[in-house]
Amino acid sequence: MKLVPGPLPPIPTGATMDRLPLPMPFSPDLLWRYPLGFSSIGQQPPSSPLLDYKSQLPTSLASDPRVWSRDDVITFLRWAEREFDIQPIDMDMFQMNGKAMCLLTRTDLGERAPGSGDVLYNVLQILVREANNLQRMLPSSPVTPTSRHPYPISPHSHPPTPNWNVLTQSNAESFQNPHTATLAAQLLAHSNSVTLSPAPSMDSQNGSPQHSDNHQSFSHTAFSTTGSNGSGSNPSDSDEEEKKWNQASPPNTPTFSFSNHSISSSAPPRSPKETNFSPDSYIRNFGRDFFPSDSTEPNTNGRLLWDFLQQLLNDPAQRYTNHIAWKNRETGVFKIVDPAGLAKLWGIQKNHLSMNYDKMSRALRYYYRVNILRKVQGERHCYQFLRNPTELKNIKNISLLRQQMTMSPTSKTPSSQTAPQIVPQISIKPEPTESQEPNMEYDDKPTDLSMEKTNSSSSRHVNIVCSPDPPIQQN
DNA sequence: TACCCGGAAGCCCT
DNA sequence: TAGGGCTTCCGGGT
Repeated sequence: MKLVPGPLPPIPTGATMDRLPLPMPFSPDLLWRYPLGFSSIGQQPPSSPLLDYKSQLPTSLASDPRVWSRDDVITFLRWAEREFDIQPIDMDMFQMNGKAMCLLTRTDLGERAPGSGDVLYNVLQILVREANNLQRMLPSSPVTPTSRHPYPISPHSHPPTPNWNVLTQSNAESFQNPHTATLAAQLLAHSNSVTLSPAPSMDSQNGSPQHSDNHQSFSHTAFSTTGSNGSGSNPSDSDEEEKKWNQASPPNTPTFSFSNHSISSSAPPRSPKETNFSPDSYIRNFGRDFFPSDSTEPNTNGRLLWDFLQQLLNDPAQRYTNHIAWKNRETGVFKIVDPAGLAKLWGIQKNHLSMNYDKMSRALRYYYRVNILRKVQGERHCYQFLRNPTELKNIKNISLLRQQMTMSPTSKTPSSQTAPQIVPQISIKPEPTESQEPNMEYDDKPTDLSMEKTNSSSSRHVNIVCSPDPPIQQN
C-alpha cells in the first residue's frame, strides 16, 4: 500500500501557464539533510560544505549538471576524483549525459562508482538545487536552461530540462516527511521549469540491477500489461497496479503527491490514489522501455511523440486519463479525450508552447506512413498503435520504416478499415541483451507482431495483437 | 465549426 | 554537415 504524504499546499498558478504535476527540481534528500532555516523560497539554504563545490567546478561545466554532455560528465567525474580524493571511477559506467546522471539514484551511483556514490550523489544534488535556485531568482523564464547559457533567450532554444530528474528512489524517501513535502511543494510551485518527462537516456540506467529488475517487471505495462490495468478507472485496477508496483519496487520505495494534477486544471485527480506518483517508478516503468540501452541509438534527449503518448497512456497512476486513455489496450486503440489539453502537454514537453491539436495531430499523421499509428475511422480523436513499444524501441531509425513502407505496396493502407490490424512487417529483432535477460517475470516476448506468428503465406503482414495478456474490461 | 488529411518548408537536435 | 523528428502553415475534404 502506498503511503500518501500529507497534503501539500496549493501550487500557485501565478502569471505563468498551468504546470504539470512536476516533481521537485531538487533533491528532497537535501532538504531533509539541510532543513533548518530553509523555510521559504527566497531564502538560501544554510551553508553546506557541499555548496562550495559549485564554485570549484571546472569552468567548462555549466552550473546545471542536467545540461552536461557526456564529455562534461566525464570532466565532472575526473574533477570529483581529484577534488574528493575518491577511488578512480570507471568512466565506462558513466557513458551518459548530465541529465541521465542526475537520474541515477544514490544506489545506482554507488554501484557505478563503488565507494564514491554518496559523494557524487550529494554533489549532484547540490548542483541541481543550486541551478534551480538560480533559475528561480531570474526573471520569469519559461525555459529551463539546457545549454551552457543557462537561460536562453529564445523559447525555442531547447526543450526544457526535466525537473524530476533528481528525484530518485532513494532521495524521494524524504517525502514521507510532511515538512519536507511542504518545502518540496513550495519549491515546486516556484519552479519555472516545466517538463513532463525525465527523458532518461537509457545509458543512464544501465548497469543497475535494481532498475533492471524493475524494468523486467514493468516493461510490459507499456503495452501489454495485464488487463487489470487497462483503464485505470476501476479502483481495483489501481490496486492491481499498486500491487505490481509494490512487488517490483524495493522496500521503502517512495511515493509523493502533487497538489495539482492537470495542466489544464480541467479535471482533478479522480481519486486521492491518483495523486500518488513516483517519478522513479515512472522512469523505471517506461524510461527503460523506450530508451534502449544501445548506445548507438540516437539520443533524442527527450521523448518522441509516440513515446510521450505511451507514457501518458500507461501512467501507473492513470493521471492522464483526462487527456488520453486507452479504448482497447490490447489492440492499441486509444482516444484523445482532451485534444487541446494533450497538445498543451506535448507542447510543454517539447517547449513549443504554441502547440495545439492541429499541429500535434500532424505529427501523429506522420506516423501513419511508418505504420506506427493509424486513425480509427469514424471515431474522433481515436488512434491505434500499430506497433508495441518493445518493437518501437528497437527501431533504430524510423526512417527505415518509411523506406520499407514505400517498398511495400500493401503498406499504403493506414486508413483502411478493412484491415485495421495488419501492417507490413519490418524485421526488427529484439536486442540480444533483452532476450537474454533472465528472470523475466513478464516475458517481453514477441506478441503477434512477431515474425513467428506471421502467416507464412505473407511474410509482409502480421497481426497486431499488442498484448498477450487476457482480455480486459474496457471503459 | 471542428476534425482530418497530407504537402511543403523550415527548425532544432544528434 | 546530414538526417531524423518533428513544427508550422496551408489548402482541401468531410
